[in-house]
Amino acid sequence: MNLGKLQQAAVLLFAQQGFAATGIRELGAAAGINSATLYHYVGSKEELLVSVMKDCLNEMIRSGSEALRKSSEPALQLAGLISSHVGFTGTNQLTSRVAEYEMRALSETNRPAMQGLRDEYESLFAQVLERGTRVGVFSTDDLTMARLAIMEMGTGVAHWFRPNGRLELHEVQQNFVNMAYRVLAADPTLLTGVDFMVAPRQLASEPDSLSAPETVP
Amino acid sequence: MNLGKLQQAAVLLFAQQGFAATGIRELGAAAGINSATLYHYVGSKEELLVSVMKDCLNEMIRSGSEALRKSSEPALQLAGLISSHVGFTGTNQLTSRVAEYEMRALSETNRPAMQGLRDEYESLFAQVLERGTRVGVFSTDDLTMARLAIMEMGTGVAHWFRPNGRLELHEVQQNFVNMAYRVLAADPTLLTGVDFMVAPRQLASEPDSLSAPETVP
Amino acid sequence: MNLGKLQQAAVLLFAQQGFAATGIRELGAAAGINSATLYHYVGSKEELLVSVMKDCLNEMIRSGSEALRKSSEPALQLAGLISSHVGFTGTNQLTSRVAEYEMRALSETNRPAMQGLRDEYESLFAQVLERGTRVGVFSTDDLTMARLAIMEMGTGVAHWFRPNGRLELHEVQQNFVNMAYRVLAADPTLLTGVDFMVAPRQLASEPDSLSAPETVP
Amino acid sequence: MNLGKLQQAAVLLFAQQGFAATGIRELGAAAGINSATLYHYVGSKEELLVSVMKDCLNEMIRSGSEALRKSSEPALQLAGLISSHVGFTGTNQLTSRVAEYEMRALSETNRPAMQGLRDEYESLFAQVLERGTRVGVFSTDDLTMARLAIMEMGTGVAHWFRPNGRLELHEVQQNFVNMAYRVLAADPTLLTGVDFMVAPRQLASEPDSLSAPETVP
DNA sequence: CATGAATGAGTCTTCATTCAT
DNA sequence: TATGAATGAAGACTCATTCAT
Repeated sequence: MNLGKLQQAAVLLFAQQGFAATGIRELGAAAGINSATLYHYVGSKEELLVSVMKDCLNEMIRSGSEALRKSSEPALQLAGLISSHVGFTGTNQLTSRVAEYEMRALSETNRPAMQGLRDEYESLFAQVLERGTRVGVFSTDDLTMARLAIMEMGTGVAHWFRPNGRLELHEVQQNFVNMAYRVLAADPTLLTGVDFMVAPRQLASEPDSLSAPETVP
Repeated sequence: MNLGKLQQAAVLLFAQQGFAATGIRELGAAAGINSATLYHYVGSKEELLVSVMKDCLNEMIRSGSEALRKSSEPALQLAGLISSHVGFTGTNQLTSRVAEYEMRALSETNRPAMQGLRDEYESLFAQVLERGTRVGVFSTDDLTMARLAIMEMGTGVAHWFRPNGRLELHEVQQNFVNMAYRVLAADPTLLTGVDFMVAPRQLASEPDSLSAPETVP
Repeated sequence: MNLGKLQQAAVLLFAQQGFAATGIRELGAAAGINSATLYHYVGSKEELLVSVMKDCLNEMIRSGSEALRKSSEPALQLAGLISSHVGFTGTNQLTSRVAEYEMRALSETNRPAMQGLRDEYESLFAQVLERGTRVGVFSTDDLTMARLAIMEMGTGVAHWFRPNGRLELHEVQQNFVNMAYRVLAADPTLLTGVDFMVAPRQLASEPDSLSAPETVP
Repeated sequence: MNLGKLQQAAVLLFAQQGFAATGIRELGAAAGINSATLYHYVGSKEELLVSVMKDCLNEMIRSGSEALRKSSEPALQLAGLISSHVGFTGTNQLTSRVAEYEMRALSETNRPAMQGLRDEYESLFAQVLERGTRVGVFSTDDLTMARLAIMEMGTGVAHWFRPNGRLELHEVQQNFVNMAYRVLAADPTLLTGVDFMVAPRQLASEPDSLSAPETVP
C-alpha cells in the first residue's frame, strides 16, 4: 500500500461519480484497504483530493513552462504549449478531469491555492498568445475568445481519447497544434523541421485502466 | 410556487456545487419552500434533475434541427448549428452546464434516455460535417477530432460568457462561427449577406442571475 | 361517502398491514377520497381506529349478553356464548382481528376504555364457566386455562374462515360448541332440541370482500 | 455488544409496539447503542426481524420434529408435539409472538421463505392428526377445525403465561395435552407412564424479563 | 500498519395534520 | 363537502471521522 495506489483509486472513482458522490468506504474498498486505514495515508477525504489536484496542476505548469523554454518564438512556444497540454491531458485523462471538475468541491480553505495554480497555468497561454499577436504571427477577431476556445478544445481530449485507439497520442497532439494554428491564422510552415513536441509524464494518481477501444469513431 | 422556480433554484445550486453535494433542504430553502413541499412538485431529487436535463436537451435538439432546416448548404448549416449551439449555451449557461456535468449522477433508470438525447444532438454536427467534407467545402486532417474540438469549444462558452459583459452574445456566436470555419478551412465569404443566425430561447430552468460583469477580460 | 365506507377501508388496510404501517393517504385512496377530506369524518387516524374498535367490542358484549339471557342454565349459556363468539368472529373477521391486534396501537388516552370493554367481554365467559363448574356441569383440571384455551380457539376463526367455503358458518359455530363441551367434559345431550344459536350481525366496518375459497382444506 | 442482545431488544419492542411502530433509534436505545451502530450488526430493520423469525421457526420445527421421533404412536406423537409447542411458546413468549404477528411486515423478498417455514411447522400437526384419525385413536366431527383449534389454543399461551406464576410450565404443557386429548376424544390412559414431554430451549432472541406475577389468575 | 466498533450529524424521503380556497 | 398546497417532525439509513486494540 502507498499513497499512489490510493490516489489512483480516488481518481478513478472521483472521475466516474464525482467527489461528493464517492464515499470513504468505497475509496477504501477500491484501494483494497479498510476505510479507517485510509486515514493513515491522508488526513481527510478532501485532503486526498487536494493532493491529487496539486500534483496535477504542478505538473501541468512544469510541463507547460518547459515547453515555453524550448524556444523564444511565440508561434513555436504555442505549439509546444498545446503539445504539452494535449499530451498531458491524453496521458492523465482522469486526473486532469478530476482537477478541472472538482475545483468546486474544495472548501474555502483549499480552493484559493488550487485556483491560483490553475490561473497560473492559464496565464502561460495568455502570455504566449499576446506576444504572438503583438509580434504579428497570430491574427484573430478576439484574442480572449480564441484563447478560451483553444484551451477548451484541448481539455476536451480527456473525454474521448483512448490509448491504443485509432490515433496515437502524438498524432492528436500534432493535430491540435494544427487546429490552433488555423484558429489563429498562424503560418503552419513555421513548424517544419522543428521539434516542438513535449513528451508527457504520467502522474502517480492516474489509473492504469482506460486502454479500451476508442469510443468515438 | 411552480415547477419553473424550483428548477431555477435547482440549476443554480447544481451548477455551483454539483447534484450530489446539493441537499434537498438547501433546494427547498433556495426555492423558498419547505423541503417536504418540494415533493409536491417533483417525485425525487433525481426526477428534478431529469426534468431539467430533458427540457434542456430537447430544446438543444429542436434549435439545432431548426438551424439545419434553414439551408441545404452544409457550410451554411454548420454556421446555423454553431450559432444555435453557442447561442443556446450562452443563454442557458447554468442549465446546459448541469445537463452536461450531471449525466453521471443519473441512475441506470434514467441515464440511457438522457444519453440518447445527447447522442442525438451530437449526431447533428456529425451529419453536417460529413456532408460538407464529402462536398468539399470543409477540409481537415481528421474530421472526428475537428468535430469534437468544435463542439467542445462552443460548450466552453457556458464557463465564461456574461450577459452585459464586454461582448454581446451575437458577437460571440459570430466569432465562434468564424473560428470553426478556420478550423475546417471553409470559405468565410460564403457567409456574406446570409442570415444563418439562430435566436436562442431561454429555458424555464435557467436562473435570471449571472448578469455580473464578465469575469474573463 | 360516509363513515361506514371509511371504516371499511380502514379495517381492510389495518388488518392487512397493521395500523402503524398504514398511511393516511393510503386510507384516503382506498376510500376514494383525498387524505384531507378524511378529516371531515374523523378527528385523527387513531380516532378512526377507536371508532372501529368501540363498535366491535360493544357489539361483542351486546351479542354475548343476549346469548346469556336466553337461558339460566350455565351449559346452555356457554353454548350460546360460544355460538355468539364464533358467529361474530366469522362474520366480522377483519374487524375483530383489528380490534384484537391493534389494542397496543392506542395511546394511553384511549387504551384504558377499550381494554375495559375487552375485559368486560371476557368476564362473560369467566362468569359462565365459574357457575357451571360450581353447579357441576363442567369439569376441568384448571378452569382458567380452559377458559383461555376456549376463547383463543374461537378467536382463531378470524384467521381461516371463508364465507362460501367448505363449511357454513353455523356448522363452525356448532362444531366449536362441541369442542368446548369436550374440553369441559360437559354432557352434549344437554344441547339436544335446544336452540342456543345466536345469529351474528355484520358491523358497518366489516369489508365485503373475503368471499374467496377457503384457504384451509 | 452482540447480535443476541440486539435481537432481545428488538423482540421486546416488536412484541410491545409492533415492527412498524418501532423506530430504529428506539431499538438502538434499548440495546444500549447508537442507532448507526446497529447497522454494524444487521443490514436493515427488516433483516433484524428476519433473523429473529428464522431462528424462531427453525427451532420450532426442530423441537417439533424431535418430539415426533420419540414415538411412532400418533397419540404419543401428538402429546409430544403439543408439549413441544406449548413449552416453546411459554419459554419464548415474545419471540414466538413476534414471529406470528409480524409475518405481514415482511417484504415480498422475505415473506415466502418465512411463510414456508411456518407451513412446514404446521404440517407436522396435520400429519400426526391425520394418521391418528386413520388409525382410530382420534375422533372428531371435523379434523381440520380440530387441528386449527388445538394449535391456536397452544399459541395463546404466549399471551398469558408468566414464569414464576401460579403454574409451572410443565403443568401447562400437561394440561394442554389433556385438553387436546379431550377435543380429539383420545384415551388419556395411553399417556400413563410414558414420558412424552419435550424440554424447551430458550432462544437467544428471547428477552429475560417477563418474570412478573401472572396477570391472569 | 491495520481494523472493527462506534457515533453525531447528516442524507433523502414520508409522516399525520392544517388550512385557505 | 372537498382538496391542493404546505409543513415540522420523524422515518430509515449513510456519512466522514475517531479510537482502542
